[in-house]
Amino acid sequence: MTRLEIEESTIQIIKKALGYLFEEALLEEIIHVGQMREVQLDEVILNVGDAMQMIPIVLRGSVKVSRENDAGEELLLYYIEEGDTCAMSLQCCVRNAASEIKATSMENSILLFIPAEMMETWMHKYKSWREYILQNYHIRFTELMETVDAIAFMRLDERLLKYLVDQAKLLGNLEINRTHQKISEDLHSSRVVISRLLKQLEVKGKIKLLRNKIILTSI
DNA sequence: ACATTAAGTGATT
DNA sequence: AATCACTTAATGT
Repeated sequence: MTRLEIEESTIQIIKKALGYLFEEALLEEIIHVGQMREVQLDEVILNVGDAMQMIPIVLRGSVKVSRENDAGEELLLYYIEEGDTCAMSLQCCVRNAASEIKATSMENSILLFIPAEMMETWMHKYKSWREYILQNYHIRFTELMETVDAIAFMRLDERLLKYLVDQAKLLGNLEINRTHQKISEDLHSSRVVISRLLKQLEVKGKIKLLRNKIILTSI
């Protein structure tokens, strides 16, 4: 591929993911100023405490956002899908503060980084950008509420099943390639407990267990 | 064949 | 529901 062709495909990817969201002039600016980056499965994109200078937009794939304490223990907050952004980090961006969250890719994905200073400018300049940011705020907030509800009101076995179903929907695959250890980390539980609950779900016929893999019988 | 890592299990708190 | 301590099973070298 020549340089020009690569540039061409970059534009295609951006237009495909964001084209229906923004007007032409804004798209031009996005293409001009955005930095595209490919990330591998399970790559940590952003850590707690990292300086936020860029807003990431997911062009392809999906990203998991989690909270992490000093001991390195995690808790899954929500996912970001194609065309979406992590609105929570926008605040950090504007004030140039440190990140409160950790972001990890769920699959091989393509991200677009927008420099923080464009935020303000575009907020004033483009209605579509304002609406996009506001809408993303709302989506993230709603999902966060759902997570809070799950933690507060659901038993761990229900939460686990929800986790598996959510994951299957997100990745469009009934097979989940994840170890019990990793799942327990996402749900902030312990491996032994998750293994036992998964075993119960298998007995009930909801899932099938293999090494490094869980297969949902239905969604 | 051996080491490593994932998953299963009984007992205890 | 968590933790310990141990076993068993799968996989890589």
